[in-house]
Amino acid sequence: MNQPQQLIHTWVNFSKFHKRITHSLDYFLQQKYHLGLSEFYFMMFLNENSEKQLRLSQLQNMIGLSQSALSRLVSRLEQHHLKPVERASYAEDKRSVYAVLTPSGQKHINEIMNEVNNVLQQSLSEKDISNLKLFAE
Amino acid sequence: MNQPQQLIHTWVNFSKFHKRITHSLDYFLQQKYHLGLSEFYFMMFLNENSEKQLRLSQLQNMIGLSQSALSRLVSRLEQHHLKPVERASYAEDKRSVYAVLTPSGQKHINEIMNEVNNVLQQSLSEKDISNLKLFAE
DNA sequence: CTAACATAAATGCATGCGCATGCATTATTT
DNA sequence: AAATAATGCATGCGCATGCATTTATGTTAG
Repeated sequence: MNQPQQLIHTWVNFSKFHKRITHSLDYFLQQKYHLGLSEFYFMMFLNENSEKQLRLSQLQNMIGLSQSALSRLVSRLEQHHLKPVERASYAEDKRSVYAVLTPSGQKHINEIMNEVNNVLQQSLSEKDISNLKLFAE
Repeated sequence: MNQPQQLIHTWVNFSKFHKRITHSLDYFLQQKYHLGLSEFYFMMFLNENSEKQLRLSQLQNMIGLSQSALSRLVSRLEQHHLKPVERASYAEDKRSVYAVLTPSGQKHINEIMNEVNNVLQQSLSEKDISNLKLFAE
């Protein structure tokens, strides 16, 4: 077992950590809101925009999903019982479709973000949190 | 935007980092060996065992996949052109199934680990690597 | 103005995953 | 020994995803 392969094991442990937290968040969102993590992120990004709407193609880069995955994500959110997101298109460019965070969506995403934050706090040690911040650059 | 929600954004950045590296590794493995990341991890864990074989239920905990996902992962590896893994069962407990790393599998996993390590080295900065190690505890 | 090309999103298809379930085997209880 | 429960794995099903293709619209070169 030579030196280099240590890096792989470091990576594997790192991935396990990531997976553990991801599952915590996903489980919480699924149980309480019937939302997946990607859907939550999606609503977060929309909410950060002052107009509460963005073109699908813009969101694609932010959220790191394929174009088709994003299109279907919006479809799911349109069907969701909270009706948090709607599609809209404008005459300026009829190719584009905007995802719009509805008033209901805006109300809920703020609440959800606070709760997700709590789940994070509970899932992470102080040490974890300070380690995490090293990557946030 | 209050303080707590900063933690979410830290987490999002962290996840993006994880995703970026994961894609690098997966892309490499897929292109060169027609293997997915889980399949690679699976072979790694098998290889670390001196007998080069483990029960599926043991691997389940190591690799963090569901039981069904694991069962199908082994099926895929049995079909793989390198024939790296076989199933075996013994009289001691006929319910159990062992995944066995074949000689071909053993030969290749060592080679692949070295290459994956190189991909990791190329994908990560020095700083990334030292940050990673903080989680490996 | 038209023909070619470019861009944005939707859709068909394949893959990998988890959940729920079923089958075979083993362990435990009566 | 028979009945019941637990264990280990395989399989049906549905979901989220990516790739390739299609459809609609916009842009540009001639």
